[in-house]
Amino acid sequence: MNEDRGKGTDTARRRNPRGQGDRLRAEILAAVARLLDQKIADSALPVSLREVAREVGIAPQSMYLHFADKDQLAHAVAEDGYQRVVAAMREADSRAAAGGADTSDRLRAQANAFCAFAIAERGVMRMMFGHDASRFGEPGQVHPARLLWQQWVDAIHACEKEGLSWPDGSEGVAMILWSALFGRFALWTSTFGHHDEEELTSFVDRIVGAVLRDAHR
Amino acid sequence: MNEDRGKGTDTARRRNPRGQGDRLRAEILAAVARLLDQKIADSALPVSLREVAREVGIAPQSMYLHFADKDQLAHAVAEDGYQRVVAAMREADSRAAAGGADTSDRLRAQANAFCAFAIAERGVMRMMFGHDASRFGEPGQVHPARLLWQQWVDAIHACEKEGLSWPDGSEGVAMILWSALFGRFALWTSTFGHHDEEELTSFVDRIVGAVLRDAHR
DNA sequence: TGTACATCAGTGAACGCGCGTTCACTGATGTAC
DNA sequence: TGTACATCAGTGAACGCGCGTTCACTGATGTAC
Repeated sequence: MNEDRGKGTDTARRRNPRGQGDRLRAEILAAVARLLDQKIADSALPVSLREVAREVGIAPQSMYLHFADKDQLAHAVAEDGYQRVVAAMREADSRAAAGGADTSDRLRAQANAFCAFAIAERGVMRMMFGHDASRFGEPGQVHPARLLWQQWVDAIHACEKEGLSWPDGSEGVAMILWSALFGRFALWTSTFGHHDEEELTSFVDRIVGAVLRDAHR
Repeated sequence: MNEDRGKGTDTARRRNPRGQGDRLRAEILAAVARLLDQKIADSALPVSLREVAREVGIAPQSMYLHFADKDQLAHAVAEDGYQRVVAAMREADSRAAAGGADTSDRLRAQANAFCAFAIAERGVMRMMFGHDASRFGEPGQVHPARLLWQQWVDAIHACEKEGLSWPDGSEGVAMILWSALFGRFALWTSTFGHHDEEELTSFVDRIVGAVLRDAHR
């Protein structure tokens, strides 16, 4: 008996009639889709602890000196990523401010910093947004992704203080900006494999331009 | 001897001095980041063949009747997804056109169809954009992601034929639209776990509105 | 200044498991004569 | 109309492997006296 069989939704699978063998192909694709829907909340760290240990040059057990299990490692990678991207954006903002930039240039500077981080840290970036962030919501502490969200909203608020205003409201436009930047990054890493950095950075200029055009004084 | 050790970049790792044990934690996080950068082009089907077989109710080996290996299964899932989302957008477009809608309403209908597909097929959607699409470029056949891209560009072109025009050009605005929609979907599935569908669909209205506002006659 | 001891960073060896894949096989069904 | 045969959908049994994790241990280093 093959113990792997028969746990699916069908209780007594009937073999397909002759010439209809291709039906199984469609059934398989549908099953994958169902499973992928369930898997969305998973840890999803696509490297093994042992690979990481090999890369660092330590024994696999030494991972447990710092992370209780694989899940916590994934969590830590994502959390670290959020903190670093927010720090990069803040630094870009401060530097632009120190150079006498106005708020829209400071917004642009932060968007560019986000983009630069995304290019430099593609892998971590994917983890950050591929990871089930709902588990970040431990009582008392701030969800790291919220920090990033707040950073965008603050940047828009700063523009509003200088007299700009948007039809969709500040949170609406912050979400458009964030979504477009992250979406472009995701499409850039996956869909078109040539990884031309110029393409990403020029997109940043266009989207920030479009967002600013959408504001009125 | 532990065979898992010592394959990393460091050739002779020295144990950290006393009280500096936390350094290893940072080293581990950096190693994960490096590995994730390399892993980006991977098959990345986060379910096993055996899981799929169980779900379908067949023996694991029966997978090989339809897919040469796990990679080809992942490829087929993504390809099937691209074809279905494009079909859904085309159908929405035709239906809107049959109802007498103008091109901007037809654009909106297609954006909504994309969004509805993304909600209904979250898992496949992730596969589609998480999958290394560069391998789709087999000689002679059209890359499925290109079909989707063409669909967006065509929708914008149709608007231009009715007199609209955009500062960023038709491809520029198509990319903004596609990126924003996909980015919002990705953020929706991962970052904020409550999965409120209303939030996604209202975003579609806002982004299409913003894009149309950006056009002039 | 010397030494016994506690601490701490990290390893050795092993576990049970699910995985992807291979090869030989089965048995129902349509087809040729 | 009956039967031998080829085809085809799918299984049985097994393989070697890397994985996550556990437990007992080591040996260098800082500290108390």
